[in-house]
Amino acid sequence: MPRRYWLMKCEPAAYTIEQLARDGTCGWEGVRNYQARNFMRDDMQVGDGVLFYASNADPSGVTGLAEIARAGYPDPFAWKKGHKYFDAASTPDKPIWYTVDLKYVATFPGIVPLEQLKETPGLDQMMVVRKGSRLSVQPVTKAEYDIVVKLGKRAKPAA
DNA sequence: GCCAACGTTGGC
DNA sequence: GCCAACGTTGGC
Repeated sequence: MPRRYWLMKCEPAAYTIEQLARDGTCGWEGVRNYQARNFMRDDMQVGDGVLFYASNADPSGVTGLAEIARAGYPDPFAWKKGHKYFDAASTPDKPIWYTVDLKYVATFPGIVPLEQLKETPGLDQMMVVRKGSRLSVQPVTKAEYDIVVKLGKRAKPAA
């Protein structure tokens, strides 16, 4: 099974690549979208590469790299009454929502802004550059992943 | 904070 | 099963 590649969005207010660097690993709980759920539950494998994307940021863009440390498993937060991720329809017997664990890989020296992704040849098919693309877990091709990694290594630190 | 785009819900 | 209303996402 060849390694796959993903882009995962998170608002900096919730979690950042710097926090992941400190924590080493993290759970990606709280995804409540069926398409994203399906990717996590059905397709993600340990070792898959992840572009860590900061959404609703200034600017938004890819801030670093991670990899899948644990493949899809039921999101335990869906069972925590009172928690904001609680969903009464999801039970341990019949879980609805799934999550994965990420492992820290690298922090780019600077962000790769969405604007740069949009103007980079070879990335025009990426979901994230499409208008109105709200999906928080997206597949990317190896070619796209490699290009973004190259951009990331050359990214300039914020002034 | 605005608002366009999108997903989900619920009445019928 | 349609579709209007509503809620959320996320760039700007």
